[in-house]
Amino acid sequence: MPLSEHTESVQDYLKTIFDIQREHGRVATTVLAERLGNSPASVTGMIKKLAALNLVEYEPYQGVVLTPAGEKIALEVIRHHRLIERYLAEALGVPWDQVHAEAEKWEHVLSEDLEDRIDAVLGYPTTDPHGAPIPRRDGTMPPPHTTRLSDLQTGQSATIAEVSDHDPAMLRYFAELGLRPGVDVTVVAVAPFGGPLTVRLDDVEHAVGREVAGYVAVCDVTSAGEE
Amino acid sequence: MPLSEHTESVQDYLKTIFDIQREHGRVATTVLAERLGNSPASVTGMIKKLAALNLVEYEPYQGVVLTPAGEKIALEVIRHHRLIERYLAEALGVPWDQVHAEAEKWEHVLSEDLEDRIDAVLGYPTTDPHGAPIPRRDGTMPPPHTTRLSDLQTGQSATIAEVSDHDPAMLRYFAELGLRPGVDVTVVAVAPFGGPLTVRLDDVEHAVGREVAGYVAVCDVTSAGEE
DNA sequence: GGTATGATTTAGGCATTCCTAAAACCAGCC
DNA sequence: GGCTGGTTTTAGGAATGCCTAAATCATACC
Repeated sequence: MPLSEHTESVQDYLKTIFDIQREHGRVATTVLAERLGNSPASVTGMIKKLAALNLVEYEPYQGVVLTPAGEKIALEVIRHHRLIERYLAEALGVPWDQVHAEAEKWEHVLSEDLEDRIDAVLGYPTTDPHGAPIPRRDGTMPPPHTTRLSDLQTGQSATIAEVSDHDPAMLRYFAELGLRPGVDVTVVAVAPFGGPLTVRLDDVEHAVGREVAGYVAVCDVTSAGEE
Repeated sequence: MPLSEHTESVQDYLKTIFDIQREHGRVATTVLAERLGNSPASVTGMIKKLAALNLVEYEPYQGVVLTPAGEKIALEVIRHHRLIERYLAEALGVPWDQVHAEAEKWEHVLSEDLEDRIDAVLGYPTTDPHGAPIPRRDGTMPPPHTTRLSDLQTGQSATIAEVSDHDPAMLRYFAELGLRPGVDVTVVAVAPFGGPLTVRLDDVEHAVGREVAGYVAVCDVTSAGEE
């Protein structure tokens, strides 16, 4: 059953379930409700519909997991979303921290034909502007980065691979700091008790809240520092 | 009240009413229903909603006319539609006769910001790929062309200014014939009793049904021929 | 002037997707 | 092992926008 057979609502649910599943495993009703901005009661209702369509496995009171069919559609939606983000940033110059909201609307109206054209114009990119991988046409996607900025020890250096685009305010904050994919950082100090990290970016030091830093995925740890 | 405050359905109704109004003046329920692909009963219902929003003037059994507020929104939607058509054709290479269907979906998700970016990338174009004028940002639009191909006499030459994009099959036919904006045509023969016109296009002669030709808007009549 | 015919509106329903309020469930704690 | 607090589901309802079938209207013709 192709993507376009499903309502925007269904597409949004599947996309969001996929995202949460990557972080938490099984997806609880409340978490899904909060992420979607709907009431838990509404989410229960829609979940039942998704289960009837064989897009999720649903055990009452136990949350949901995507079926292979559901995952396939989720990946198609995410591919649309990330390709469009990339396109908006690269071809139309939309600021890095604003593409997400725009893509949220466009992802639902992208035809296969246009998807291919955009993909080709961009030269078949593999990541979106936030560094998140773009699912491939065959429905596969590289595994997510697991090291977070907040996992680093004092003295360690790394290259930012990806920043979270869930929270628009956070995204603006990252943009101001210059914390974006490809940028090198060094951890200068780590406060105890979950306090802030001090990181060096372009020879300027910034204190970053540990919770905020936890949103930043990092790969390619460059130097081990004092470890 | 900005465009985005209205549902896609409302936007489609207003756009379509505007189009029909240009041809027929007051818009009858049945005509609107047919163009939208809805039942007349549904259209009556929506019309009442539009009237309650002060977007149309509605007299039961007498059809509708757009109010200034309704016309403003219609022009914004049409501007979106035609800018996107142009963009798809020029920037993404979507074939000339396929942009309409694609734009039909995209027109509803275009933000003001992106509208401006696309407008600038294209160099502020004044017509869409079918030759139809793009409404200006201030809500004005050049008057439509009134001369039709079927109005020409034998021997007259003219430059195609615009072709209708209402009917996809017609559009494909025009594309095959090479009958597109900017192309010069000469009428070689006019059959009596509403029969076909024979027109010369690039030294090739084509017989075109009179009704079909009536869909082609023409401007700049070049030579008067035997007239 | 009555009447047929087509256009239009009303009446009654259906599907989607959301909501609030109330009931049911589950788990951890005394 | 019962209680309690948070989670989840059920119940009942609202808005949108579409439908068919049945009534009503407008008009053109005899």
